[in-house]
Amino acid sequence: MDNTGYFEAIFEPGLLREINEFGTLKHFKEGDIIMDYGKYIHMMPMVINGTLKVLKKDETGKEILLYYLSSNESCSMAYSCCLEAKKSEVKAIAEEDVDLIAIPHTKLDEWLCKYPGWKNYIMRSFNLRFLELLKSIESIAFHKLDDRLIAYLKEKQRLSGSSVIRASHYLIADELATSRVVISRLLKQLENDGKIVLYRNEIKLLNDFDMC
Amino acid sequence: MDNTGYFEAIFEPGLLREINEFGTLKHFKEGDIIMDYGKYIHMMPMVINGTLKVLKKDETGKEILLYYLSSNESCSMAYSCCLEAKKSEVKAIAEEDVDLIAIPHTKLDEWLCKYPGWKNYIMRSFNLRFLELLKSIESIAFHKLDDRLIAYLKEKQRLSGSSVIRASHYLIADELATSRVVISRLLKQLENDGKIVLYRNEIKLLNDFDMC
DNA sequence: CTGGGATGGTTACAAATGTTACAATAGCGT
DNA sequence: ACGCTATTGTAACATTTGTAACCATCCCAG
Repeated sequence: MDNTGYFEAIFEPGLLREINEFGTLKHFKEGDIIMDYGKYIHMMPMVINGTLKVLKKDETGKEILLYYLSSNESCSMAYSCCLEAKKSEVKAIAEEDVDLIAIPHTKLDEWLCKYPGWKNYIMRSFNLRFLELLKSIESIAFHKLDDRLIAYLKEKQRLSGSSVIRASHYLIADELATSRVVISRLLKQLENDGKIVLYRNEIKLLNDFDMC
Repeated sequence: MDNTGYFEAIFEPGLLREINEFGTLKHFKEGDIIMDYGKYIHMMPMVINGTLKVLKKDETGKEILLYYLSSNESCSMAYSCCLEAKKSEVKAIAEEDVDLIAIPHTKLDEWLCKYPGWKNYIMRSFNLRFLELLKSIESIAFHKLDDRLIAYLKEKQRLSGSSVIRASHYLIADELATSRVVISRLLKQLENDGKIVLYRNEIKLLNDFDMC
């Protein structure tokens, strides 16, 4: 492990040792499925490097993006699930290449009392996940698609650090739970307004885009 | 306290004693605001009797119903918030008269390690809250208003145990984050289909309604 | 009993989103 | 080069939802 600076700052030495001993370092390539619907959850992921996205689908298979997880974050939904050996309600996919440490469920519980640093980390994670879900609900319930699309592009820009978004209209439509034609239409509108430029599988955000 | 049977079954005697000692029994009348946006949270509610609803609003003040909390449930969003002295992102209103025990934030943390029964209760609560939020997202993202309205009425029926829903069209519109005219329209459609009967401030669900 | 607010019915219309269909083109593997 | 598939553009249309306006009725407070 190399990028554990953040964790070293907030975790006790003993906890770091145990994470090294009992955690499993895993690597996923872009597009890999890290967790799937209906699978049993027996570990909690702590993201070291990269970004993964968490999705939810309805009965018909239509999916919607819930939120992203990136460096130093972890999915506390997995936590509360695997304490009760539940099946997953969500799917997680590597947005970019991802390194994560998988913590076995037996240790989750044990460390909670043993290491205050762990407890704080977990509680902060719960809180962050709730806030993300609330943000997601706010976006879906109160904002029109054009606003949601703009927010989506900004989030992609933030996560990748680049103003060039690599994604097909089809993928975007999926993650916003709408249809491709609708996204193409809105993107074309943004292009006509001089906010973005469209290429095949690429969207370049112009300076004007920030003002959206 | 009278209706503590559920808690007596899952909590340790010592924990029950401490809840008695440090918890504050509070009563709210229907419509009372239990928690409001932007207020600091310094206690976690455990519902003893009655039902409360949890709402979220957008910038313009429009609100949407997130979920209900009823007997024996507690709001773990409050938990994770008050450990970090955060302001509330949500509002809670008594749907019916509510008795709850307010646990001060200092004890939340302490009991977590001291009483496994408490830890399990809290973790199950986290999990339930996540599932409720996911259900909420699924409903908003994937279902049309008519389906959401039907689900809303069924939930009200389940919670009140009665097939007569007391609510104005205006209130329903608010909680589903739409307008009164739209709800009136959909309700009238349901009435024409022989699923419900409309009265002033009342909606009677007929037998056929179950088949929706 | 009465005026005014709350509630609900209804219409007409606007805006947003979904759907279907079809064409054009880029890029990929053989 | 060729054919295939994925991607994007676009038009036409349907459906869903939002908005504004107006009226009728109910009910409570004074």
